[in-house]
Amino acid sequence: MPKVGMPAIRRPQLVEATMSAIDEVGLAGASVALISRKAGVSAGIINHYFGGKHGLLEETMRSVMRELSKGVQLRLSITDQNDAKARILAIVDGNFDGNQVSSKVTKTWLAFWSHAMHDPTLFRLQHVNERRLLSHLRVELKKLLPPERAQFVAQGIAALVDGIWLRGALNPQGIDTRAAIKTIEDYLERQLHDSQP
Amino acid sequence: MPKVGMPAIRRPQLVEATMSAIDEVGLAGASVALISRKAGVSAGIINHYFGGKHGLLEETMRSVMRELSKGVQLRLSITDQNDAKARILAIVDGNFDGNQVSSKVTKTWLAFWSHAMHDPTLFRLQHVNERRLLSHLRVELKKLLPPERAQFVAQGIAALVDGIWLRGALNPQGIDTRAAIKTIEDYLERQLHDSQP
Amino acid sequence: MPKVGMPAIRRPQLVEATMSAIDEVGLAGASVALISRKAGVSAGIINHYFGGKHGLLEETMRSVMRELSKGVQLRLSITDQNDAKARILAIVDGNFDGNQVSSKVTKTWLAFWSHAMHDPTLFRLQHVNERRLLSHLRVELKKLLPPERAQFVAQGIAALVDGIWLRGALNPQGIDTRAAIKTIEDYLERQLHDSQP
Amino acid sequence: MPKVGMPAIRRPQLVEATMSAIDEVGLAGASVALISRKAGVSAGIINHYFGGKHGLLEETMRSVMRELSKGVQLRLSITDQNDAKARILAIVDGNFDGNQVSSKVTKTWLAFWSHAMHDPTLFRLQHVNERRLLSHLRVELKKLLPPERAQFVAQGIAALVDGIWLRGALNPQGIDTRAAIKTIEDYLERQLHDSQP
DNA sequence: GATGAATGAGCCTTCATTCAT
DNA sequence: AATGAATGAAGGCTCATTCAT
Repeated sequence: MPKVGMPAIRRPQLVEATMSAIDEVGLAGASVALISRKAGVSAGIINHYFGGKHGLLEETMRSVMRELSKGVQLRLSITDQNDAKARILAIVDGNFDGNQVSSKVTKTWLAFWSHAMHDPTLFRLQHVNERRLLSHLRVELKKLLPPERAQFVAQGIAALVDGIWLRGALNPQGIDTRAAIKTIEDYLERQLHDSQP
Repeated sequence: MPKVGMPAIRRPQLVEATMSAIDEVGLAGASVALISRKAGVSAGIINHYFGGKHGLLEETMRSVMRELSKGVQLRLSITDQNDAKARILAIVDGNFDGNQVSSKVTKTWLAFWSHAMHDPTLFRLQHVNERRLLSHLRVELKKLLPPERAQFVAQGIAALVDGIWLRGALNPQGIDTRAAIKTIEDYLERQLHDSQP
Repeated sequence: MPKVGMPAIRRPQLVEATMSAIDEVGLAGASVALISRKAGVSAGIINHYFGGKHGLLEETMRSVMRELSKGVQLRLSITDQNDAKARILAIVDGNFDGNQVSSKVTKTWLAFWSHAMHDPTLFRLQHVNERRLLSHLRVELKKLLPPERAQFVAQGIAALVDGIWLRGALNPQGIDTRAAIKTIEDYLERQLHDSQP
Repeated sequence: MPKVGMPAIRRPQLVEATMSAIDEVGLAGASVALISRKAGVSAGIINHYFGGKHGLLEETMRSVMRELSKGVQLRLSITDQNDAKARILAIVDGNFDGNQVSSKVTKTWLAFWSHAMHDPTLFRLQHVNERRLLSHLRVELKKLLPPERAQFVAQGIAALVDGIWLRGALNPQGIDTRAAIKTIEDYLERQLHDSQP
């Protein structure tokens, strides 16, 4: 019998190496050779486990999204079910989780965002992810605002999240999580205080 | 006797072809061969005019930024110098100019944003551009708000601009310019009405 | 305690899978991975039983030849020892045995024929086989014709057998066994009726 | 202006190198690297001129067939239009042209024959070629025999041509052209002398 | 006996760039 | 100014084989 349980070790190992490579040289420079070297395995193994480079990239994107989702769910699970405002801030906070704002993850996100435009599989993944943020926010906002307004504010918050994140990705000092949350909290409170602009 | 004035014709022609190629197949698929084919010239000519592919990409990025700047300047030039709020909205409007929100420009922007992370020249270009938006907004906001608050709101508006733009880039229907501006106008007014949240 | 008698099961199983693979995707596409998948075993096992891919191919070729020989011998064994003409037709008939003209065997033959040109082991096997057909035919023809003529006619029949077989291999409808035998029978009779052209 | 007329030089040069490589190491061993090395050019050039390895193989097969066709046509052009028997022998002779029976061409033919089984493009080429030999023979035989018999004999001759050629390909001494033609001439004459077997 | 994880060589192809014309 | 022939490096992928279990 061969070594067993290897997939459980190799797959995360290669996903990690992929993000690390993208962080260092960008998606364009993240060759199979470089990624496998970083993972300390041979290049052929990527085919063995992911059926090709594309499979690895797809899994990497899924992994990043899974982590994001996990961070949000964790925060929601420890937040009062009835405190909508707290839940919204929990969602926002999850999007600025320490893991998500690391250079490695930030660059990986951005690389995939650009790449997804011309790759149907990645595009769909990305799209689902974007809808989810909006949907999560809308559910909570509907408890506080009329439906139309809830949709409007959800889009505003989502835009702020992505915009702050995008601008932070470009900044060598990275994302200032505290400032990010303060900006969005401020936005939210102004929307709740006086819902008619 | 060589044809004169060819640079003035060839360079924009190739920049245009580059954006068109990025729109269709992404930056990764935009080979010199494809770009030159789209421009109806030979591949070798890119070296002739831009000293290599990198020169072409750099010029393309500069071109996109020039167009953005032009759109903003044009709007500012026809706006009352003393109406700060109108000037802020002019800046925002310039960022959602019809040209800027076209699929071609949107994808080119995003591709470069990702690429710039690992290319010092493009990175600097991108950074200057980001600072400029912030700076423009801050100058006007300082006429309406205390300095600290002006900086805070400028960052909020910049984040909304980029966030809406980023999310729109992913959306097959493109960016809804009207909704974008309404969201930002709403944000701005709430900040001005009662500057202390 | 190891399972006993496995070689007797595995070897024909893998030879069969090899022919099946060659039938479907050609010798060039018949990878160890594909063959073993078809046989429902792991790839490594081929080395175990045949010492490598080459050993498997060699055994496959031997197997095809053994089957051909068996078919001819069977027919000869039930044919009157003294009826030379009947024995020649028995040899011919054996070469167009239902098994031999199946797509799987036909393509395997042809693949090996081409491959043998650059593989000494397979070449020798193939050569022996070719000589055997000629030799069998000559032995019988010598009972009916002068030696020189017997050799001449044997070569003619062998050429017809291989030529009909080769052209049939290319034909999507396969080999028309009845027509094949009729053509060769006609050739033989004309040679016997009047041996001096 | 670049060097012109290169295609007319490079294409035959690469086709020649391909046959030479197949002759030496077989189709399986005829890598792009080997072929281009033999031609004294870089590997990339094959893409430039043939759009890939497959294009080169296709052109090589077409080239071999063109040569065969040329040899037959040349012989027919200098043969009495009304001497059907002579025309048949001219066709046969063309198939055993010195060029066609060279080791290089013989192995190339055989390699393609096997390969064509799993390549639609090559298969069609091969099929057309096979039909042409038969058709040429039948046209002439119909001047000498009743239609059904003409078809029967045409198939016999075609089988002899291919069979002799195939057996010769396996023979280290190559094809004995004189014996080949004598065998077929003998077959033809017996068929004409007494058309009812 | 049998597996499948793992390797490393080799293959075809793409690509930016150079250069003679 | 402009072409396209030509190159060489690099990329992703396939594959036969080895080996620990």
